Amino acid sequence: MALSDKVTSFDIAALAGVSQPTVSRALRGDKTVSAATRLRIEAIARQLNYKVDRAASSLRKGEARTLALLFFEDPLPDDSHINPFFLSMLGSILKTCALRGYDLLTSFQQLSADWHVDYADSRKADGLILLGYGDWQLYRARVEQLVGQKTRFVRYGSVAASGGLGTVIGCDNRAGGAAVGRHLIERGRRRVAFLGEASDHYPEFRDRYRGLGDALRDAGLAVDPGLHVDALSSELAGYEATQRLIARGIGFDSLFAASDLIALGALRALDEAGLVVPRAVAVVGFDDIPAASLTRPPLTTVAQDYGRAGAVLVDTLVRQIAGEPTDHLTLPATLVVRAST
Amino acid sequence: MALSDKVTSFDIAALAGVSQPTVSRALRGDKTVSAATRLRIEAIARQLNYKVDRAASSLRKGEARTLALLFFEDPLPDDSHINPFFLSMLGSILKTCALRGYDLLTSFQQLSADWHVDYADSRKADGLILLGYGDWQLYRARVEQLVGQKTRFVRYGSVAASGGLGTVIGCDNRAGGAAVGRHLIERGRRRVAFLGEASDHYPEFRDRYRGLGDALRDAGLAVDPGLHVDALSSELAGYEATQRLIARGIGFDSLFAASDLIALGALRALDEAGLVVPRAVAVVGFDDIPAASLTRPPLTTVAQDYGRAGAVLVDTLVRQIAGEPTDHLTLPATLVVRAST
DNA sequence: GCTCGCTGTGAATACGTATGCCCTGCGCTG
DNA sequence: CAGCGCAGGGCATACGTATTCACAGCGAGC
Repeated sequence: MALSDKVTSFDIAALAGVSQPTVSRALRGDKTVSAATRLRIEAIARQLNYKVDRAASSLRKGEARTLALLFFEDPLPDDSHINPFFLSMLGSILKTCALRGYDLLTSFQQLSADWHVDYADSRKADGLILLGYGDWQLYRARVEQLVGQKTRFVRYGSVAASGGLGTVIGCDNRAGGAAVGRHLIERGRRRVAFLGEASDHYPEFRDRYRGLGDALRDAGLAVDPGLHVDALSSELAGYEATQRLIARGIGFDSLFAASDLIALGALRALDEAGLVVPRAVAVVGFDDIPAASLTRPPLTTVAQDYGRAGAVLVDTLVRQIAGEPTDHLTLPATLVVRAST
Repeated sequence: MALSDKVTSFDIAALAGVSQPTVSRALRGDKTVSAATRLRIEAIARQLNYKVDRAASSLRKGEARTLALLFFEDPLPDDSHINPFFLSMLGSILKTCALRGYDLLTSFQQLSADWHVDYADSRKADGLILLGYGDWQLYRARVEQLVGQKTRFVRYGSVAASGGLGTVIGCDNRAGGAAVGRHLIERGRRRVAFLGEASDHYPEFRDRYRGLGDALRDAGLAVDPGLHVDALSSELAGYEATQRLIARGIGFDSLFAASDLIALGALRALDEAGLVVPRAVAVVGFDDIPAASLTRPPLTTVAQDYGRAGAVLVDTLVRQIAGEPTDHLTLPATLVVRAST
């Protein structure tokens, strides 16, 4: 835009010999404007490179035509690295937003910070997309506030643990966990360790653990609590958890990491301990982040369809903004077998 | 925000027993409002969860307090995957934006599409950050238009080839390429192949190639054009280029890929051809994307400081918006030696 | 030939905030 | 005791668009 001379609908109107409201109507495709007038106006607008002022339009219409994407993490990593799994959704979210005529505001915040209402309260966005792994006990309070304020939002997470708070899109964590269990058993593994928080604070991880339990029990195997080590979703947490697991001295022949980041750390720890994957220990992750196919050996994992997830998140939110009721959606979780098992 | 009852500065004013302008002044920290009044207003505003309406504020002030981040790529990949190197900058860009009090609009577009002026023309954003590898011949026309329209923008790219068009932040591609060349020579390699477009259409790749040439000549070695294969920045392009290189039957003992994505494809092609890395062929990439340390073997590459780059991009743009003159900046490129050499 | 109704357009206004200007009252000075 | 300055705050208005309402003109029907 030229900084000096901002083109307004009045300028167009003057040149077209009509009034400002007619310009507005013509450009929005209102049928009460005759085709001849509309074409004339459109031509002039194009020529002057006129674009509707977003602020004025938003103010008048009371909608921002903008969605806000909030990545959150607790605690915030110092290196500003956004969780690669959620980052993977960005492409399809952007694409779908463009398709639906929405812009996307992006932000990266600590879950425990007080960001959650800002975007909606200040009318910067018509709705929110919440993306991140976080302690549900922290998370819940924020989400309740959003619900209380009637903010439109969708979140990616555990449908099972939605708690009636808003619309949740997620994958079938339990089925995914079960698929991992069956796969490991099929490969002859009997002592499956689990790395990841499995408490109610992390419903997704918990469900993955439960799925594993389902498979073990179905095969007549017991779930050994001694083979469960807590870990948040980071490479470092996976590394340290694996070291703790090894230190326990309880035998295990395979390892199910609640996320690929954890699995990356596990691979590093196993390598350092001289435990060869998959011969000594089979390793499975969850998420299928881009890095999963590049590890040494390539990581068997459970793929979540982030492409579809991104599209569904946007579409659901858009429908919600339009006033339609929206429902949870559970997407399939697909086992991807690679060389680590 | 409650959908029904929007809280405005008039509501606050009524409750505080002052006029609306006083509320506005108080909340913006204007010193003409007495401390007592300000505190009273702030308390009420907090209690009612009042937030300044962004659209109204933008309209009045003529600034959006928003930056637009435009990822572009040509052609657009079907899977909506944004180049991981540029994606890595997102974290620090978001962080710096938050620090400077700006929101960030994000978008992913084809360079050849007509997006480039939309954000500024419609006043959705006060400035643009351009991120992507693209054909400079396509790119140039867009950038010229931005300059012509006096749009504030910064871009990450080749400072050397800035062409006087706007402010460019980039790394020292030529020095990085030279460092790669010296490193390979030091490792006893003499026949270095280069994968990547080296024409003026891709100034960054060209400079990396030139840097390699510098090092070879310094060591008294000749640059063999037969060892140069064109490739755009993608895994597939790297894979195919490597196959073509092998098919040429010209001996080579090392391979410098113009980007890590290309290097990933090269590793795959070499593996399939039974050429062991690094014994038969040493491989070096450029960018140091997160995946680079996970490949088999881990990839030697040239790290660009994307954390600092993101911060500098935002800060430079903010200064430009403030009306200050801004300058190009070349960041260092650092060789990171891993097992692939 | 007059009215009815429809089509196309203009006039007025509201959205919520920020700012230029003016006004009031108080304290201080001479 | 009068006049001056300044602190504090109100009034009016502008930002650019979208919408409601009013209205003009024209063809059709009787």
